Amino acid sequence: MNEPPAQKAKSPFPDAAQRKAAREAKREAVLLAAVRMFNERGFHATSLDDVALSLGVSKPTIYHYLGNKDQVLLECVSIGLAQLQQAAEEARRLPGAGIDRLRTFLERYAQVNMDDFGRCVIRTGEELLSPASAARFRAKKREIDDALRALIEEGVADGTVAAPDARLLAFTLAGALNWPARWFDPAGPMSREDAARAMVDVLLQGFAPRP
Amino acid sequence: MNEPPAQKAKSPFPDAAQRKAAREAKREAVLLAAVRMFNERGFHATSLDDVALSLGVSKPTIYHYLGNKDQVLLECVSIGLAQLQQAAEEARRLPGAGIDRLRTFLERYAQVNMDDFGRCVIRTGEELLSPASAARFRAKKREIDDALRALIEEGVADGTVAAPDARLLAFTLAGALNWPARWFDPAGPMSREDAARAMVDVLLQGFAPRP
DNA sequence: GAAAAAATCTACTCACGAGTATATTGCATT
DNA sequence: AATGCAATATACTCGTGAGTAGATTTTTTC
Repeated sequence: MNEPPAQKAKSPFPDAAQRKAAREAKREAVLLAAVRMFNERGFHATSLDDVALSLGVSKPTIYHYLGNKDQVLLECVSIGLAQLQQAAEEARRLPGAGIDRLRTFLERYAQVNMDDFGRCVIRTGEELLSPASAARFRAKKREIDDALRALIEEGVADGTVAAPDARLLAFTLAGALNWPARWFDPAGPMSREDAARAMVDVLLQGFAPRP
Repeated sequence: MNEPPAQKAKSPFPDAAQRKAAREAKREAVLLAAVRMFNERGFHATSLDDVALSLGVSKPTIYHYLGNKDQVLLECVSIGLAQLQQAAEEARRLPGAGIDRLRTFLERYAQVNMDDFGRCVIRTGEELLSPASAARFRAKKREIDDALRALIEEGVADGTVAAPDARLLAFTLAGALNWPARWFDPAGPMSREDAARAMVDVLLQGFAPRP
């Protein structure tokens, strides 16, 4: 009864769907290799020859899967931004007090910023992208920022969040939780989850002692 | 009685000290023009020809005052770092409770990061500098970070600062107060001082309501 | 099995921008 | 007056790396 699927899985003759998936996998491998090198050495210090070499292929192969260097970077940051956006949507859908939903989002936000694609979002200045790509980049970041601000305002509305100025609080929180993109070392003593939770705790409680 | 000085000031024949000062002024003008363009367009997108043109001179003139592009950048970040270091020393010398000294430092820190040279410190990744310059850059940043951590620990010691983990608090505060280098607009509605104070307030109090 | 399409390579072009060789002018010191 | 140094310019070199042309091989489709 399960023979045909077994054969199908083993067959060296992929069908159309499998071929498409394989192509997609290669595309993603290129993006992953690229984003790691961008994060490590910086965008300008990474040539597409380097990226190709690290994958054991040649530069035109990259151009076969992605248009040009600008597009490689745009795809990388778009993946990171999609992760953040998903975190925002999940938090927005959550029931409960404003502060708890905000907290959930912030922790996830910090975690993404410690990962390959999230780090790239933070480290990528707009000047690295073409004007057209920079505009799309800015628009997406704007959406995340709006979501954060909305979450804050909902918390203020239900009285669980204290914020004299939602905009400023949003920038402050974002800044604190973006910074791990620069300093966090996954090989260090703390896990992403622990670091994220500890940072959000500090931001929530403040560094003045509570009675 | 004041005739000789008056003549001296008016004289079109500068003495040695004045010539040295003029040279220094030119050097600084180059650095200011450079740092502004670096902040605006990014380091790689700014050629020294651009900087020279904006000052109405030619590229070799810049090389006459500064060694090369790497050194231009190193000087720029060094100026910003010196401002931060000064803020740290002043706070360390201050009398009073740990939390107040920390607060003073943090506000000044934020203000510097909204200014030309401070912004450049934040926006400059180590990959932009030569290995030798990057090492010096890292060492100086390290000193600032140590000073911040010391201030925090002194506050914890005298019971005015609550910090389960001084290292993590330092990163969190630094991140929040670095971020204005990316978003703050001096032409906007808020002054640097107001923005700095408001951000530090949020960090001090936390966004959970206090009873 | 032939034709078309996909995947990949080698070997180029071309622009840009850092850094330099060298000339010119003028002030400074003797 | 002669020599030398400071300041500046013009006009180059030269490396690097993005992007491309065109050939080659493999796979798919008919």
